[in-house]
Amino acid sequence: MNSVRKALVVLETVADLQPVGVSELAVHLKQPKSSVQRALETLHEAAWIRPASGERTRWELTFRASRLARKAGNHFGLREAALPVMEQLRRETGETIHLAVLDESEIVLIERLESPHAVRHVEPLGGRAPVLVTATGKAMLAQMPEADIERIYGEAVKADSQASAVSAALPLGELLVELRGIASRGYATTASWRDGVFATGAAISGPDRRPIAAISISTPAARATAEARTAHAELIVAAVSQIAEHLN
Amino acid sequence: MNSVRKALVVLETVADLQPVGVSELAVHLKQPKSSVQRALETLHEAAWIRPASGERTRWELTFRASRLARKAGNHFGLREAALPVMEQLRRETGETIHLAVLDESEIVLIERLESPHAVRHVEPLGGRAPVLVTATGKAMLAQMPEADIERIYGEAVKADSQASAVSAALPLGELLVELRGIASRGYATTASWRDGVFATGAAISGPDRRPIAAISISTPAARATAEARTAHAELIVAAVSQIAEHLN
DNA sequence: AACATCGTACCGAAATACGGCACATAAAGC
DNA sequence: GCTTTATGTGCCGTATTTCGGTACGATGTT
Repeated sequence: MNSVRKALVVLETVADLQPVGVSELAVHLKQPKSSVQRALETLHEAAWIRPASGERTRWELTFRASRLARKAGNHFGLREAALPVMEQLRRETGETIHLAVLDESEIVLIERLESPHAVRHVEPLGGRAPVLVTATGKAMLAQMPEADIERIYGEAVKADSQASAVSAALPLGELLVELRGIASRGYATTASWRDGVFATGAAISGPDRRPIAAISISTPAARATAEARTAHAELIVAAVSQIAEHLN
Repeated sequence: MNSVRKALVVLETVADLQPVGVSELAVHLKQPKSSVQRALETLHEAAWIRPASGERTRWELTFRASRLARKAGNHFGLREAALPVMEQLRRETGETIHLAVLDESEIVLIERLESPHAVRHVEPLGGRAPVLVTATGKAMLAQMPEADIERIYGEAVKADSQASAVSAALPLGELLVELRGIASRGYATTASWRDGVFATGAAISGPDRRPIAAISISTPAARATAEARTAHAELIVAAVSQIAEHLN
């Protein structure tokens, strides 16, 4: 089904370049205009794209995709199971709580409850971050089979080389040692993602012990005392097992 | 491009029924198994779906869709332009601030900054609500041409009849009057969406005066004094014009 | 006013999507 | 344990469709 593959690529390219016209797409994709336009017409009929704000010459995405997206991250009531526990965590710690899932070599932030403190860092929802430098990312990695870890590590360094992120300096060997420690402790920490932010994360695992998502507690370095760190570690380990129960 | 249309329908059905197998899909779609399976194979190669947790017999969505979704709601830096202003609004009011966009007859919550108060209502991110009973929804409607309003009204009552929501009692005529008032004031209010929650909303408009998104201030009824209401109204009108400036 | 660029329509040749059928494997029923 | 039902997968000939080169009209640019 070659046409489907092409149409999907067109769809993704429209997402990147919107609002965009036929010719521009054709050169980007190195495909004949005719084919691109046929794909556009079909996507339009299927209501995945629409003419941009009245103009009949440029195309943009509709919300068809985002309807799917919600379900993609929805691993069967994950949000519903996690939110109350996250609420309680925030009450107990007074810090910002994040819920994230894994997408290839990145984590995606899907829920957030903020610290009531004036000093805090707000991460945009739906935002992405490299898996190797985040507490949630490392916590999830630690629960995965070694083969998967190596594959994701490969993707991450490949992606980072062009995105100029932080992780490249970390050899695979050291990472595996760190992950082994995280797996036995049940939680991960990081201070290397955002400056001045210390985060404690733990993975939410399904019945097959594969990680579904992860939650984290983020705190400004100034509040990350030794006592706070140990408290956060204990609380988050309890929280993820509670969420996993609710998930069934 | 019939195959593309079919493949997209298959994709959406997988989203609804995941994790799901070939045969179940085939009966749901009233299509031959062969065709459905070919579509699944193609979607798999394109990495839009994957076998569910190791099993090779059930399919689920990947995050390919959610990558698009973020851009669908991204109307060119909307989130980046809105967040700082929303931050300021929250500081000034001490209440929960929402950012929502319109999707057919529903609004979709895409950002949220929470009230620091202990008493507050937390709406899940990505959540949807009927357009006619929310402050954000009415604020956006009020900025649209009458033809669009009528179309959306029609969709809304159709959707509500099967979703058993609140709006059906409102005749179109009354709605148009209310929207006219909202348009001239520049903000909308509601108390009829969540019990005990009073919300003030205003639309963020593009250069063509069409609504792009809307923000709202949600407060428990107990804190919604007359002074608070007028303060919120003034603040939110100022906020949306500020965001619109940042958008260019 | 001449030109470049863009979106759209047409068309013959060839690729491939189509769906019925059959087989193999796994669950369910007795 | 054996039969029966359901499910995932492979095959194949026909004909429906896609494919991309080319051409035309509209738009706006120098």
